[in-house]
Amino acid sequence: MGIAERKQRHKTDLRDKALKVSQKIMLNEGLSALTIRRVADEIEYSPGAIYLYFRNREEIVRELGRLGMETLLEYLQRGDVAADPAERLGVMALNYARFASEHTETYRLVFMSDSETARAVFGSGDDKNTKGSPGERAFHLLVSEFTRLRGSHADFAELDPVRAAETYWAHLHGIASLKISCSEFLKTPVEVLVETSVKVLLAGIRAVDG
Amino acid sequence: MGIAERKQRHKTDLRDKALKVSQKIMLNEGLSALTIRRVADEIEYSPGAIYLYFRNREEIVRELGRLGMETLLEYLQRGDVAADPAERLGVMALNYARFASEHTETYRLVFMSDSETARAVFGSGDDKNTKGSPGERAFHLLVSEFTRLRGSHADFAELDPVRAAETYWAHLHGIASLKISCSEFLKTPVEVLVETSVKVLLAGIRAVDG
DNA sequence: GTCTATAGGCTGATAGAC
DNA sequence: GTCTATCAGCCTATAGAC
Repeated sequence: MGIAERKQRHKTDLRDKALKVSQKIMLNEGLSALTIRRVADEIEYSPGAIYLYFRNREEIVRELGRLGMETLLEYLQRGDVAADPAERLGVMALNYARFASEHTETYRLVFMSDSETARAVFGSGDDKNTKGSPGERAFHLLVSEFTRLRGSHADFAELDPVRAAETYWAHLHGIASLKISCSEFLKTPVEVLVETSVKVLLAGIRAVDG
Repeated sequence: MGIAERKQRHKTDLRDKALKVSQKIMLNEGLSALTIRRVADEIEYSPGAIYLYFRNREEIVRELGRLGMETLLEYLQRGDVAADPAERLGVMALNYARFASEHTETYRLVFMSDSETARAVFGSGDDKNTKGSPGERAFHLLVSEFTRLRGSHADFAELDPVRAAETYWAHLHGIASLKISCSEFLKTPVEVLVETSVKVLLAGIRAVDG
Protein backbone atom coordinates (compact mmCIF):
# COMPACT_ATOMS: atom_id res chain seq x y z
CA MET A 1 0.00 0.00 0.00
CA GLY A 2 3.03 2.28 -0.37
CA ILE A 3 1.59 4.21 -3.27
CA ALA A 4 -1.74 4.95 -1.58
CA GLU A 5 0.09 6.03 1.56
CA ARG A 6 2.43 8.27 -0.36
CA LYS A 7 -0.55 9.88 -2.02
CA GLN A 8 -2.33 10.30 1.28
CA ARG A 9 0.83 11.78 2.77
CA HIS A 10 1.10 14.15 -0.17
CA LYS A 11 -2.48 15.21 0.42
CA THR A 12 -2.13 15.91 4.15
CA ASP A 13 1.22 17.60 3.48
CA LEU A 14 -0.43 19.99 1.07
CA ARG A 15 -3.27 20.62 3.50
CA ASP A 16 -0.83 21.37 6.29
CA LYS A 17 1.16 23.60 4.01
CA ALA A 18 -1.99 25.50 3.05
CA LEU A 19 -2.88 25.90 6.72
CA LYS A 20 0.58 27.19 7.57
CA VAL A 21 0.57 29.86 4.87
CA SER A 22 -2.98 30.77 5.89
CA GLN A 23 -1.79 31.27 9.45
CA LYS A 24 1.10 33.39 8.18
CA ILE A 25 -1.18 35.54 6.03
CA MET A 26 -3.61 36.09 8.91
CA LEU A 27 -0.78 36.98 11.28
CA ASN A 28 0.93 39.44 8.95
CA GLU A 29 -1.92 41.00 7.03
CA GLY A 30 -5.09 40.19 8.92
CA LEU A 31 -7.94 37.83 8.25
CA SER A 32 -9.38 39.85 5.38
CA ALA A 33 -6.19 39.25 3.39
CA LEU A 34 -6.84 35.52 3.57
CA THR A 35 -8.35 34.65 0.18
CA ILE A 36 -8.40 31.38 -1.72
CA ARG A 37 -6.35 32.88 -4.52
CA ARG A 38 -3.82 34.18 -2.07
CA VAL A 39 -3.37 30.81 -0.39
CA ALA A 40 -3.17 29.09 -3.77
CA ASP A 41 -0.52 31.54 -4.95
CA GLU A 42 1.50 31.01 -1.82
CA ILE A 43 1.65 27.22 -2.14
CA GLU A 44 2.01 27.52 -5.92
CA TYR A 45 -1.20 25.76 -6.93
CA SER A 46 -4.30 26.95 -8.72
CA PRO A 47 -7.21 28.40 -6.71
CA GLY A 48 -9.39 25.41 -7.51
CA ALA A 49 -6.90 22.99 -6.00
CA ILE A 50 -7.60 24.44 -2.57
CA TYR A 51 -11.08 22.95 -2.73
CA LEU A 52 -9.59 19.47 -2.73
CA TYR A 53 -8.37 20.01 0.82
CA PHE A 54 -10.99 22.36 2.20
CA ARG A 55 -14.68 22.54 1.56
CA ASN A 56 -14.48 26.35 1.40
CA ARG A 57 -12.77 29.38 2.88
CA GLU A 58 -14.83 29.03 6.05
CA GLU A 59 -13.27 25.67 6.76
CA ILE A 60 -9.77 27.15 6.60
CA VAL A 61 -10.81 29.90 8.99
CA ARG A 62 -12.40 27.43 11.39
CA GLU A 63 -9.26 25.33 11.38
CA LEU A 64 -7.17 28.42 12.18
CA GLY A 65 -9.46 29.14 15.10
CA ARG A 66 -9.14 25.61 16.42
CA LEU A 67 -5.34 25.73 16.16
CA GLY A 68 -5.37 29.09 17.93
CA MET A 69 -7.38 27.73 20.82
CA GLU A 70 -4.84 24.96 21.31
CA THR A 71 -2.18 27.63 21.60
CA LEU A 72 -4.28 29.52 24.15
CA LEU A 73 -4.61 26.30 26.12
CA GLU A 74 -0.83 25.99 26.22
CA TYR A 75 -0.51 29.59 27.41
CA LEU A 76 -2.96 28.96 30.24
CA GLN A 77 -1.35 25.71 31.33
CA ARG A 78 1.89 27.58 31.98
CA GLY A 79 0.10 28.94 35.06
CA ASP A 80 0.85 25.61 36.72
CA VAL A 81 4.21 26.92 37.90
CA ALA A 82 2.57 28.65 40.86
CA ALA A 83 1.62 26.64 43.94
CA ASP A 84 -1.30 28.63 45.35
CA PRO A 85 -4.65 28.52 43.46
CA ALA A 86 -5.08 32.29 43.77
CA GLU A 87 -1.59 32.84 42.46
CA ARG A 88 -2.22 30.42 39.60
CA LEU A 89 -5.35 32.37 38.66
CA GLY A 90 -3.21 35.51 38.56
CA VAL A 91 -0.62 33.90 36.27
CA MET A 92 -3.35 32.51 34.03
CA ALA A 93 -4.89 35.97 33.74
CA LEU A 94 -1.62 37.51 32.62
CA ASN A 95 -1.00 34.67 30.17
CA TYR A 96 -4.49 35.10 28.77
CA ALA A 97 -3.81 38.78 28.11
CA ARG A 98 -0.42 37.92 26.65
CA PHE A 99 -2.00 35.45 24.24
CA ALA A 100 -4.45 38.09 23.08
CA SER A 101 -1.68 40.60 22.43
CA GLU A 102 0.63 38.11 20.72
CA HIS A 103 -2.08 36.46 18.60
CA THR A 104 -4.37 39.39 18.02
CA GLU A 105 -5.92 38.18 14.78
CA THR A 106 -6.54 34.72 16.18
CA TYR A 107 -8.08 36.18 19.30
CA ARG A 108 -10.30 38.42 17.23
CA LEU A 109 -11.32 35.49 15.06
CA VAL A 110 -12.33 33.22 17.92
CA PHE A 111 -13.76 35.63 20.47
CA MET A 112 -14.79 38.71 18.53
CA SER A 113 -16.48 37.53 15.34
CA ASP A 114 -19.82 35.84 14.82
CA SER A 115 -21.06 33.02 17.02
CA GLU A 116 -20.50 30.47 14.27
CA THR A 117 -16.77 30.73 14.57
CA ALA A 118 -16.96 30.42 18.33
CA ARG A 119 -19.26 27.42 17.99
CA ALA A 120 -16.73 25.73 15.74
CA VAL A 121 -14.06 26.22 18.37
CA PHE A 122 -16.05 25.51 21.52
CA GLY A 123 -18.53 23.00 20.19
CA SER A 124 -17.54 19.33 20.22
CA GLY A 125 -14.75 19.22 17.68
CA ASP A 126 -13.13 15.88 16.78
CA ASP A 127 -15.16 12.80 17.59
CA LYS A 128 -12.07 11.06 18.93
CA ASN A 129 -11.33 13.73 21.47
CA THR A 130 -13.15 12.70 24.61
CA LYS A 131 -11.66 15.55 26.61
CA GLY A 132 -13.78 18.09 24.74
CA SER A 133 -12.75 20.93 22.45
CA PRO A 134 -9.71 23.07 23.24
CA GLY A 135 -12.05 25.91 24.16
CA GLU A 136 -13.93 23.79 26.67
CA ARG A 137 -10.72 22.53 28.19
CA ALA A 138 -9.38 26.07 28.52
CA PHE A 139 -12.54 27.13 30.35
CA HIS A 140 -12.34 24.01 32.49
CA LEU A 141 -8.87 25.04 33.62
CA LEU A 142 -10.43 28.15 35.14
CA VAL A 143 -13.30 26.27 36.75
CA SER A 144 -11.07 23.68 38.38
CA GLU A 145 -8.77 26.40 39.70
CA PHE A 146 -11.72 28.09 41.38
CA THR A 147 -12.80 24.71 42.76
CA ARG A 148 -9.35 24.27 44.26
CA LEU A 149 -9.50 27.81 45.63
CA ARG A 150 -12.78 26.99 47.35
CA GLY A 151 -11.24 23.91 48.92
CA SER A 152 -8.07 25.57 50.14
CA HIS A 153 -9.34 28.88 51.53
CA ALA A 154 -12.12 29.05 54.08
CA ASP A 155 -12.92 32.57 52.83
CA PHE A 156 -14.15 31.11 49.56
CA ALA A 157 -16.23 28.27 51.01
CA GLU A 158 -19.48 29.39 49.36
CA LEU A 159 -18.06 30.25 45.95
CA ASP A 160 -19.72 28.86 42.79
CA PRO A 161 -16.79 27.76 40.59
CA VAL A 162 -18.60 27.99 37.25
CA ARG A 163 -20.10 31.37 38.05
CA ALA A 164 -16.75 32.65 39.29
CA ALA A 165 -14.96 31.31 36.20
CA GLU A 166 -17.44 33.02 33.90
CA THR A 167 -17.06 36.30 35.77
CA TYR A 168 -13.28 35.99 35.64
CA TRP A 169 -13.28 35.07 31.96
CA ALA A 170 -15.68 37.87 31.05
CA HIS A 171 -13.49 40.39 32.79
CA LEU A 172 -10.27 39.19 31.14
CA HIS A 173 -11.98 39.10 27.78
CA GLY A 174 -13.23 42.63 28.34
CA ILE A 175 -9.73 43.95 28.94
CA ALA A 176 -8.15 41.95 26.11
CA SER A 177 -10.76 42.82 23.52
CA LEU A 178 -11.01 46.51 24.41
CA LYS A 179 -7.26 46.66 24.00
CA ILE A 180 -7.65 45.21 20.52
CA SER A 181 -10.58 47.27 19.26
CA CYS A 182 -10.39 50.47 21.31
CA SER A 183 -6.72 50.60 22.29
CA GLU A 184 -6.43 54.39 22.22
CA PHE A 185 -9.12 54.74 24.84
CA LEU A 186 -7.72 52.46 27.48
CA LYS A 187 -5.38 54.79 29.29
CA THR A 188 -4.15 52.18 31.76
CA PRO A 189 -1.68 49.58 30.41
CA VAL A 190 -3.19 46.11 30.03
CA GLU A 191 -0.82 44.43 32.48
CA VAL A 192 -1.70 46.94 35.18
CA LEU A 193 -5.40 46.57 34.43
CA VAL A 194 -5.18 42.78 34.62
CA GLU A 195 -3.18 42.74 37.84
CA THR A 196 -5.43 45.16 39.68
CA SER A 197 -8.50 43.39 38.28
CA VAL A 198 -7.32 40.05 39.62
CA LYS A 199 -6.95 41.59 43.07
CA VAL A 200 -10.31 43.34 42.86
CA LEU A 201 -12.16 40.27 41.60
CA LEU A 202 -10.74 37.88 44.17
CA ALA A 203 -11.36 40.33 46.99
CA GLY A 204 -14.86 40.96 45.68
CA ILE A 205 -15.72 37.29 45.30
CA ARG A 206 -14.44 36.65 48.81
CA ALA A 207 -16.55 39.48 50.20
CA VAL A 208 -19.74 38.60 48.30
CA ASP A 209 -19.78 34.82 48.02
CA GLY A 210 -17.53 33.90 50.95
CA MET B 1 -31.77 81.93 -2.13
CA GLY B 2 -34.85 79.70 -2.00
CA ILE B 3 -33.73 77.46 -4.82
CA ALA B 4 -30.33 76.70 -3.32
CA GLU B 5 -31.95 76.00 0.02
CA ARG B 6 -34.52 73.68 -1.49
CA LYS B 7 -31.73 71.78 -3.23
CA GLN B 8 -29.71 71.60 -0.04
CA ARG B 9 -32.78 70.35 1.82
CA HIS B 10 -33.39 67.74 -0.85
CA LYS B 11 -29.80 66.60 -0.49
CA THR B 12 -29.84 66.24 3.28
CA ASP B 13 -33.24 64.58 3.06
CA LEU B 14 -31.87 61.93 0.74
CA ARG B 15 -28.82 61.45 2.93
CA ASP B 16 -30.99 60.99 5.99
CA LYS B 17 -33.22 58.60 4.10
CA ALA B 18 -30.18 56.57 3.04
CA LEU B 19 -28.96 56.49 6.64
CA LYS B 20 -32.33 55.34 7.92
CA VAL B 21 -32.60 52.43 5.50
CA SER B 22 -28.97 51.57 6.24
CA GLN B 23 -29.80 51.40 9.93
CA LYS B 24 -32.80 49.21 9.16
CA ILE B 25 -30.76 46.85 6.98
CA MET B 26 -28.02 46.54 9.64
CA LEU B 27 -30.59 45.88 12.35
CA ASN B 28 -32.55 43.26 10.43
CA GLU B 29 -29.92 41.49 8.36
CA GLY B 30 -26.56 42.42 9.84
CA LEU B 31 -23.79 44.70 8.69
CA SER B 32 -22.67 42.39 5.88
CA ALA B 33 -26.04 42.85 4.17
CA LEU B 34 -25.37 46.58 3.98
CA THR B 35 -24.22 47.05 0.38
CA ILE B 36 -24.28 50.13 -1.81
CA ARG B 37 -26.63 48.44 -4.25
CA ARG B 38 -28.94 47.44 -1.45
CA VAL B 39 -29.18 50.95 -0.06
CA ALA B 40 -29.69 52.35 -3.55
CA ASP B 41 -32.50 49.87 -4.25
CA GLU B 42 -34.19 50.75 -1.01
CA ILE B 43 -34.29 54.49 -1.66
CA GLU B 44 -35.01 53.87 -5.35
CA TYR B 45 -31.90 55.48 -6.78
CA SER B 46 -29.01 54.06 -8.78
CA PRO B 47 -25.93 52.74 -6.93
CA GLY B 48 -23.80 55.61 -8.21
CA ALA B 49 -26.13 58.19 -6.64
CA ILE B 50 -25.11 57.03 -3.15
CA TYR B 51 -21.65 58.41 -3.76
CA LEU B 52 -23.09 61.92 -3.94
CA TYR B 53 -23.98 61.73 -0.25
CA PHE B 54 -21.25 59.48 1.08
CA ARG B 55 -17.62 59.22 0.11
CA ASN B 56 -17.84 55.43 0.32
CA ARG B 57 -19.46 52.56 2.20
CA GLU B 58 -17.11 53.14 5.14
CA GLU B 59 -18.60 56.59 5.69
CA ILE B 60 -22.09 55.14 6.00
CA VAL B 61 -20.85 52.60 8.50
CA ARG B 62 -19.03 55.25 10.52
CA GLU B 63 -22.15 57.38 10.65
CA LEU B 64 -24.17 54.39 11.89
CA GLY B 65 -21.61 53.89 14.65
CA ARG B 66 -21.80 57.52 15.70
CA LEU B 67 -25.60 57.43 15.82
CA GLY B 68 -25.41 54.22 17.85
CA MET B 69 -23.16 55.77 20.44
CA GLU B 70 -25.64 58.58 20.93
CA THR B 71 -28.26 55.96 21.67
CA LEU B 72 -25.94 54.26 24.16
CA LEU B 73 -25.44 57.61 25.86
CA GLU B 74 -29.20 57.94 26.26
CA TYR B 75 -29.41 54.44 27.74
CA LEU B 76 -26.73 55.25 30.29
CA GLN B 77 -28.25 58.59 31.27
CA ARG B 78 -31.42 56.80 32.35
CA GLY B 79 -29.37 55.66 35.36
CA ASP B 80 -29.98 59.10 36.84
CA VAL B 81 -33.22 57.90 38.40
CA ALA B 82 -31.32 56.37 41.32
CA ALA B 83 -30.15 58.56 44.18
CA ASP B 84 -27.12 56.67 45.44
CA PRO B 85 -23.92 56.64 43.28
CA ALA B 86 -23.46 52.89 43.84
CA GLU B 87 -27.05 52.26 42.86
CA ARG B 88 -26.67 54.47 39.81
CA LEU B 89 -23.63 52.45 38.74
CA GLY B 90 -25.76 49.32 39.02
CA VAL B 91 -28.53 50.76 36.87
CA MET B 92 -26.01 51.97 34.30
CA ALA B 93 -24.49 48.50 34.14
CA LEU B 94 -27.85 46.90 33.41
CA ASN B 95 -28.68 49.56 30.83
CA TYR B 96 -25.32 49.02 29.16
CA ALA B 97 -26.05 45.30 28.83
CA ARG B 98 -29.54 46.06 27.60
CA PHE B 99 -28.19 48.35 24.90
CA ALA B 100 -25.83 45.61 23.73
CA SER B 101 -28.64 43.07 23.50
CA GLU B 102 -31.09 45.43 21.83
CA HIS B 103 -28.57 46.93 19.38
CA THR B 104 -26.33 43.94 18.82
CA GLU B 105 -25.10 44.89 15.37
CA THR B 106 -24.37 48.45 16.45
CA TYR B 107 -22.53 47.23 19.52
CA ARG B 108 -20.49 44.83 17.44
CA LEU B 109 -19.70 47.58 14.97
CA VAL B 110 -18.46 50.06 17.54
CA PHE B 111 -16.79 47.87 20.15
CA MET B 112 -15.91 44.65 18.38
CA SER B 113 -14.51 45.57 14.97
CA ASP B 114 -11.25 47.22 14.04
CA SER B 115 -9.84 50.21 15.89
CA GLU B 116 -10.65 52.54 13.02
CA THR B 117 -14.36 52.30 13.66
CA ALA B 118 -13.83 52.91 17.36
CA ARG B 119 -11.59 55.87 16.59
CA ALA B 120 -14.32 57.38 14.43
CA VAL B 121 -16.75 57.11 17.33
CA PHE B 122 -14.49 58.06 20.22
CA GLY B 123 -12.15 60.46 18.50
CA SER B 124 -13.12 64.13 18.37
CA GLY B 125 -16.11 64.10 16.07
CA ASP B 126 -17.78 67.37 15.10
CA ASP B 127 -15.70 70.48 15.53
CA LYS B 128 -18.65 72.34 17.00
CA ASN B 129 -19.19 69.86 19.78
CA THR B 130 -17.13 71.09 22.69
CA LYS B 131 -18.42 68.38 24.98
CA GLY B 132 -16.50 65.70 23.12
CA SER B 133 -17.68 62.70 21.14
CA PRO B 134 -20.64 60.61 22.35
CA GLY B 135 -18.19 57.85 23.26
CA GLU B 136 -16.12 60.14 25.44
CA ARG B 137 -19.21 61.51 27.12
CA ALA B 138 -20.47 58.00 27.84
CA PHE B 139 -17.18 57.09 29.47
CA HIS B 140 -17.20 60.34 31.40
CA LEU B 141 -20.56 59.39 32.90
CA LEU B 142 -18.87 56.39 34.49
CA VAL B 143 -15.89 58.39 35.70
CA SER B 144 -17.98 61.07 37.34
CA GLU B 145 -20.13 58.46 39.03
CA PHE B 146 -17.05 56.89 40.59
CA THR B 147 -15.87 60.35 41.62
CA ARG B 148 -19.18 60.92 43.39
CA LEU B 149 -18.91 57.48 44.98
CA ARG B 150 -15.49 58.43 46.35
CA GLY B 151 -16.91 61.60 47.83
CA SER B 152 -19.95 60.04 49.43
CA HIS B 153 -18.58 56.82 50.93
CA ALA B 154 -15.58 56.84 53.26
CA ASP B 155 -14.87 53.23 52.20
CA PHE B 156 -13.94 54.44 48.72
CA ALA B 157 -11.77 57.38 49.79
CA GLU B 158 -8.65 56.16 47.95
CA LEU B 159 -10.36 55.06 44.72
CA ASP B 160 -8.97 56.21 41.36
CA PRO B 161 -12.09 57.17 39.34
CA VAL B 162 -10.55 56.69 35.88
CA ARG B 163 -9.00 53.37 36.78
CA ALA B 164 -12.21 52.18 38.40
CA ALA B 165 -14.27 53.30 35.39
CA GLU B 166 -11.99 51.42 33.01
CA THR B 167 -12.20 48.29 35.12
CA TYR B 168 -15.97 48.60 35.30
CA TRP B 169 -16.29 49.25 31.57
CA ALA B 170 -13.96 46.37 30.67
CA HIS B 171 -16.00 44.00 32.77
CA LEU B 172 -19.34 45.08 31.32
CA HIS B 173 -17.93 44.93 27.82
CA GLY B 174 -16.62 41.44 28.53
CA ILE B 175 -20.05 40.19 29.53
CA ALA B 176 -21.88 41.97 26.70
CA SER B 177 -19.49 40.90 23.97
CA LEU B 178 -19.16 37.29 25.11
CA LYS B 179 -22.93 37.12 25.03
CA ILE B 180 -22.84 38.32 21.44
CA SER B 181 -20.02 36.16 20.07
CA CYS B 182 -20.03 33.11 22.37
CA SER B 183 -23.60 33.08 23.67
CA GLU B 184 -23.90 29.29 23.89
CA PHE B 185 -21.02 29.11 26.31
CA LEU B 186 -22.17 31.62 28.87
CA LYS B 187 -24.34 29.42 31.05
CA THR B 188 -25.36 32.21 33.41
CA PRO B 189 -27.95 34.72 32.08
CA VAL B 190 -26.48 38.12 31.31
CA GLU B 191 -28.64 40.00 33.84
CA VAL B 192 -27.50 37.70 36.63
CA LEU B 193 -23.90 37.98 35.54
CA VAL B 194 -24.12 41.77 35.47
CA GLU B 195 -25.81 42.05 38.83
CA THR B 196 -23.41 39.77 40.66
CA SER B 197 -20.49 41.41 38.88
CA VAL B 198 -21.55 44.84 40.06
CA LYS B 199 -21.62 43.58 43.64
CA VAL B 200 -18.29 41.79 43.27
CA LEU B 201 -16.56 44.75 41.64
CA LEU B 202 -17.77 47.34 44.13
CA ALA B 203 -16.91 45.08 47.06
CA GLY B 204 -13.52 44.35 45.51
CA ILE B 205 -12.72 47.98 44.79
CA ARG B 206 -13.69 48.88 48.34
CA ALA B 207 -11.45 46.14 49.74
CA VAL B 208 -8.46 46.89 47.52
CA ASP B 209 -8.45 50.65 46.98
CA GLY B 210 -10.42 51.75 49.99
C1' DG C 1 -7.62 10.79 -9.88
C1' DT C 2 -5.46 15.36 -9.87
C1' DC C 3 -5.46 19.82 -11.18
C1' DT C 4 -6.27 23.91 -14.47
C1' DA C 5 -9.04 27.07 -16.48
C1' DT C 6 -13.00 29.36 -16.49
C1' DA C 7 -17.94 30.50 -15.71
C1' DG C 8 -21.18 33.10 -13.08
C1' DG C 9 -22.49 36.05 -9.48
C1' DC C 10 -21.56 38.89 -5.90
C1' DT C 11 -19.03 43.33 -4.17
C1' DG C 12 -17.18 48.62 -4.21
C1' DA C 13 -16.16 52.31 -6.98
C1' DT C 14 -15.75 55.43 -11.17
C1' DA C 15 -16.24 57.70 -15.93
C1' DG C 16 -19.03 59.80 -18.91
C1' DA C 17 -23.76 60.39 -21.16
C1' DC C 18 -27.80 63.12 -20.48
C1' DG D 1 -28.01 65.63 -10.10
C1' DT D 2 -28.82 61.25 -11.76
C1' DC D 3 -28.23 57.08 -14.49
C1' DT D 4 -25.93 53.57 -17.32
C1' DA D 5 -22.07 51.07 -18.29
C1' DT D 6 -18.03 49.32 -16.73
C1' DC D 7 -13.74 47.96 -14.22
C1' DA D 8 -11.49 45.24 -10.91
C1' DG D 9 -11.69 42.23 -7.24
C1' DC D 10 -13.62 38.60 -4.44
C1' DC D 11 -16.13 34.33 -3.92
C1' DT D 12 -17.98 29.37 -5.17
C1' DA D 13 -18.22 25.70 -8.12
C1' DT D 14 -17.38 22.70 -12.09
C1' DA D 15 -16.19 20.93 -16.93
C1' DG D 16 -12.77 18.92 -18.96
C1' DA D 17 -7.55 18.57 -19.92
C1' DC D 18 -3.80 15.75 -18.50
